[in-house]
Amino acid sequence: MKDAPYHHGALRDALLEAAERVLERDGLPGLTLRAVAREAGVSHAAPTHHFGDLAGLLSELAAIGFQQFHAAMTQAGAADGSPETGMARAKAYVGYAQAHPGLYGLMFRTERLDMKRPALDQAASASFTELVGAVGASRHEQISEQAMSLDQAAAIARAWCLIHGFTMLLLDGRLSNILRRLPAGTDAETLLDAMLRAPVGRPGA
Amino acid sequence: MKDAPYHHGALRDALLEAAERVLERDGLPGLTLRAVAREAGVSHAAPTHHFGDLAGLLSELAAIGFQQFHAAMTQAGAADGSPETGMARAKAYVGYAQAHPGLYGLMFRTERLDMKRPALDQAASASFTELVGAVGASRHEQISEQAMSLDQAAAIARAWCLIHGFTMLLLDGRLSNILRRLPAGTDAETLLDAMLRAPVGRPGA
DNA sequence: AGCGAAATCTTTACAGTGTAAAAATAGCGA
DNA sequence: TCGCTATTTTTACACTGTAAAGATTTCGCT
Repeated sequence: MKDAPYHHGALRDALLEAAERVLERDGLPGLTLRAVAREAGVSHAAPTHHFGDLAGLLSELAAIGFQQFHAAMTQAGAADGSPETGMARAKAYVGYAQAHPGLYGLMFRTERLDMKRPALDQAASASFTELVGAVGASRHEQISEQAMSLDQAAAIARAWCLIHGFTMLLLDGRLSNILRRLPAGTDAETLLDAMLRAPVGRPGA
Repeated sequence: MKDAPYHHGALRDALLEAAERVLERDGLPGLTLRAVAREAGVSHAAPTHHFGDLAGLLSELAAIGFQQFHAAMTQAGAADGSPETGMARAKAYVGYAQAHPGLYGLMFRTERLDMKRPALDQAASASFTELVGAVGASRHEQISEQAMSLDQAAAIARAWCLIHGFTMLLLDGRLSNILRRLPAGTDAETLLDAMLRAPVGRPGA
């Protein structure tokens, strides 16, 4: 049982786990390179060797976020195109973001990430592919990612923008304006359910 | 003609204008207290007296953003409830965010703002009230902000989440995945148009 | 008009950050 | 065992936000 070896052995993974802990505990503003190093019990410059710079560490962490998110999404039900599954997946989407608000926020904070990092690029693409598949299934057709029609793209954008917008506004506390004025005890999931149930045309038509 | 008086005279406004310039030029990461002071030509501690701290300055700037946004929205057409006006206003929404990406991002970066600041609270509330009015008009009814039905809340959330989600994903560069695979020359506005045209039910149904 | 008080701005200082470079340590193949 | 490389620490620097003290101007009151 080593108590403080010079060579950690698995510092890379340890740093990522430490980063996730710091993010959950102190939020995005507290997620600094030095804080992560402290949490992992190493010197503040140790992460540099494994991740290059801060954007590198954050990007690898965001990649893990996308993988977790992807797993939560597939676990919520295969994309069979049924309305019930669609609703369940939408709730799983928001549910993941509520369970990991810092991580979800990080995944879409482009200016702090390096999207060219293979791990992040791959993980994000995988999630996107899954979204495309789910929307395709609901339309009973297969959507090619290479060349899609404007109609298909619009359907994908509608689904994604609705859920992502809801998630962001919810995490940013901007939906409390609405929730507060609803019958007492109405929670976000109820609002989400109502929002997705009825069809919508032009902005508020 | 004074060339460098000790008392600036109108430093508060000058700092806000400097902050807007810095934000447009260097983006959100470059918008620091000291950078704003440099841009305005004063010492780095001068802003403290007028805004208290960084969150104070950013909040006042975000308030200006909401006012500009509000003005752009009303200028795009009165909320008469017609589909054409609704579409025009949606495009004005995204158009404003594209013209002022840093400012729009700041307006929704809750962790860097102090929402209790009167100016910000008022400006944000005014924009929200306008949204409620627009959605109400499209439904040919008046929505009370005090107590709204779940149906009304869902309609508001649908419109807002769709547009805000689209805007955020667009500014974060996440829609390029879709735009790139569309017929050559398809721009964001075309996708927005298509997205808002057709009705949508459950996520991708 | 003049004088004290308040407002405004600068200077100085401190803890924290990311990053780069050099030094120290450990593991590993020959 | 020796040398090489990977890993980690130490040191240093420029930058940040904030607090406190000093300097300067303006304002209010008599």
